[in-house]
Amino acid sequence: MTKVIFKTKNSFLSLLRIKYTYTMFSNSSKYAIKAVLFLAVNSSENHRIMGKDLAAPINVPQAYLAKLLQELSRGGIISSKKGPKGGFFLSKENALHTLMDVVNVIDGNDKFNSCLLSLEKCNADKPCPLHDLASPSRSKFIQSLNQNTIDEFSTQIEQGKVFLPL
Amino acid sequence: MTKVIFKTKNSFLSLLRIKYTYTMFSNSSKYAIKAVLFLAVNSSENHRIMGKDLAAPINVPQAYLAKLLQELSRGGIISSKKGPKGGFFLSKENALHTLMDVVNVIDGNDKFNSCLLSLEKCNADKPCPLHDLASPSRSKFIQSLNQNTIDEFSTQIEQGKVFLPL
DNA sequence: TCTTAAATATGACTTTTGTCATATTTTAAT
DNA sequence: ATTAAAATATGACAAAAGTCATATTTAAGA
Repeated sequence: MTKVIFKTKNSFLSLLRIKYTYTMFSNSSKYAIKAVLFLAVNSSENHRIMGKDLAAPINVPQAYLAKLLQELSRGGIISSKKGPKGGFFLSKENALHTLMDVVNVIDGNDKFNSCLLSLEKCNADKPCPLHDLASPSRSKFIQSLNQNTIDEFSTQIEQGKVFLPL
Repeated sequence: MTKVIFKTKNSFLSLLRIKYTYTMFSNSSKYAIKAVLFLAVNSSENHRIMGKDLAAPINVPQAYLAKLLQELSRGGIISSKKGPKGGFFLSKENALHTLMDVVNVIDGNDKFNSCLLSLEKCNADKPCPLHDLASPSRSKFIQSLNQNTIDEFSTQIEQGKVFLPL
């Protein structure tokens, strides 16, 4: 009895990709955030970046990234220009979006809930057993996602306070 | 042109279930945690609870819960007795497990990573743009998952510091 | 010992997420 | 005008997560 270990090319390649970890973002959202941040610091209206040149530096499978870029573009989060010399870039207006806008476009709205067990009745007055372990800081985090603009992040990167290698 | 809205019984029922939210736990893990906590305060070696009596109070689809209980039992997180008067319960030893043990049994090990973008090279010295937004408190949270025992949680519940309605 | 009530094992199926490929459209440059 | 280089649209397919059902095993109690 021989055992089939890799049924397809896909399941083999998947070993090379990033591990699934629980970070409250979907993989798609993580990929999209990385792409947007990279474009924020490296592109502009007249310095566009092609999809295939974006994939490597941010470590995202190129074909998948292409699809995400299209969704982001349709959603108004990034800009693009077709044809030769075309590519993707972030306009000033694009950079005013928040990270929450990014994940909303990619995964849909209202995916964040303050309670870690997704309990409707959980709140500071009647906290669930996990509440105090994380919810206060979690709320604060969700708030930052809603408030900090891409532009603010890219300033932080340019000031060397945080780092890109993605 | 009529539009098919509900193709199957399942997709209809799914509207009644809990909404998918990004909480760094899978739905299965949330269900399992709720079950374990409920058993911790409501069961004992000689007060066993049947699967079907557990589903309602913790708000989990009964057939799905049955499967989770079996995994937890196999994984040594909860105890069970077959046959009439049988059911599930938490022994003293069971209650010494941590919540991390619960999710490890349900979803597998090593699902938690401190970086929100799952970047390997991200750390306090070279933080990614999201790092300071959440990672420090996130690390602390992951640590609690690893340290606090079920027993400690159930004490907190009994002392009225946190609440169960799940 | 028989019956019945419980967990257990197993697996079919659905939905969601992740991945890849290809044909089409747009546009710059010749 | 034609060509070539880019994004865009579309959809097929794979893997993971979630859901449900049913046959089997175990044990209590009559």
